[in-house]
Amino acid sequence: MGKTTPPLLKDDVTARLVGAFKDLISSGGLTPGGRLPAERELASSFGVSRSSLRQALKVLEIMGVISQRVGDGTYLNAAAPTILNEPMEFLILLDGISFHELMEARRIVEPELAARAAMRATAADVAELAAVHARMEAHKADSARFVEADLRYHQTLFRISGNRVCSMMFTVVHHSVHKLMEVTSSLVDPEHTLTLHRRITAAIRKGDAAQARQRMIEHLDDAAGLLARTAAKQEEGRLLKRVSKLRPIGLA
Amino acid sequence: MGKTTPPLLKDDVTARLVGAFKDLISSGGLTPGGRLPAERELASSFGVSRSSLRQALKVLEIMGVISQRVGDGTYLNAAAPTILNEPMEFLILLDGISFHELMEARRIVEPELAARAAMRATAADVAELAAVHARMEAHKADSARFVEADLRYHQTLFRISGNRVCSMMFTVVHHSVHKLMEVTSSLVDPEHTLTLHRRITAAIRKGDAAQARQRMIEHLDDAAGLLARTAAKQEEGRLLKRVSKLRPIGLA
DNA sequence: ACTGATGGAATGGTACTACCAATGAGGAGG
DNA sequence: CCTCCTCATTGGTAGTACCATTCCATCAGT
Repeated sequence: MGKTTPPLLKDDVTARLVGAFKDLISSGGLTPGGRLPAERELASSFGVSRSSLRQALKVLEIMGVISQRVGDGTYLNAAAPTILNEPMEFLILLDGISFHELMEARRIVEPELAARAAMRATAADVAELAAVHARMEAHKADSARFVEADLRYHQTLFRISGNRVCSMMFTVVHHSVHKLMEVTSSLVDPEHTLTLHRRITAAIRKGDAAQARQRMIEHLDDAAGLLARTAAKQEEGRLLKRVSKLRPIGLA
Repeated sequence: MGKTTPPLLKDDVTARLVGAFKDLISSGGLTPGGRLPAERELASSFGVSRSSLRQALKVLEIMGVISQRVGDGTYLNAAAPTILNEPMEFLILLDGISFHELMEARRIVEPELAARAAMRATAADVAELAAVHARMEAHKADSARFVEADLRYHQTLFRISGNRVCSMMFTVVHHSVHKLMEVTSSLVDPEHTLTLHRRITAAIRKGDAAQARQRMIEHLDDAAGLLARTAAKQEEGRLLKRVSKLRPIGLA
């Protein structure tokens, strides 16, 4: 029993540091928005080298848990809406998730979210949806902005539905869908999309959950069909095969 | 225009390296299961220091994208079923996701997944569900193993539903739910749970989607109610407030 | 010829140092 | 009171050194 090194510690220092930060956050030792001690201080506090500490901090930074700014310091983010983005991209790559499967996931969840939104929406919520409609209307010509506004619409709807877990999970699904759309140069019909969105919003305004659910189903089936037709013209198979843009790094 | 350093590169080396690996995977330059060059080689190939490269590799390793073994090498994982676990835990912490919200998310998605499973299940799938039933039956007394088998049941059901996106997302939700249950020492009624599972399986065997959906709703509402009653006895509020177990690292 | 031991080479893990660029706060000067 | 500048602080990167582990080829013994 007198071993100098604990036998059950298989994780390396970095993994333990990540766990330590997790505990610090859960115990309230670190407050969202708060500033962390300098790397050199933290390293000596934890009794590890700055190299190891930086590895852990980098993990947290890329996950979106913290933000680091040179000359300033490291801050714990208040919320982490993008925390699932990077992992999701790798998930899609490693598991070969297809565009179809992403849309299918939306088809499974979003109708129910629309129904819940219809049951919970306040006047302010409906007004917000209308405002997003206006933005989409304004950017009807600009494909990039339109798609962004489209994402905003669904995000707003997610928020209204009241469940942040589904909200964040499917925000990242949308994120991935849109990334794939960029790759395949998929086109959307702004006018058509806008019309379907308005129908959904109308159902939510009425508080008609069943109708909101049904109209979301129509919207997603419609979008999936359109995108499938577009994708058919592309080489189906390996998705996310975009060439790196402005990437000065290459494997020799 | 003759700038030596590209003006639009705001990401640091580590972030670019992560992106580079993403591209390498998507372009097929790295095959799942394949071995990566040694760190020292990779560093010189990318033209960066080993320190920076290791930061990127650590990010990928903790995400579950790669596995590193001392004396052996670094390998690209075939699939990343646990890739969302760490991010999800931080998500729960930073955004203060409650147990109730997690269960609500399950309530939104899993009924639909059960319905889809009923439509797609083969004889082999039903047999697998039955096998999990047997495992749960066998470990009725061992709480830890029972909960594990319970997780396995839902995972199997997810797989049968045919959508890996929802499957993986809600596997991690289950993972989080169970972690929270450990903290609150929540108890489940094995016999009751088993009965409800059997009812769901029966509906799936019949291929009755509507019934499978309905019975999953019953199961989740029942479980949520039970857990809520247990949680009421605990101090509701900050969840995941467990004390760190065997953590030799502490912030001074 | 086969098996087992052994030694070395390769690999990831950690620590430490040095320097750079960006930032922000405080002081000098108007 | 405001502006500009200086400088200490901080994160970013590179590089080196050393360790423990693992793999593998070599060699000895049977």
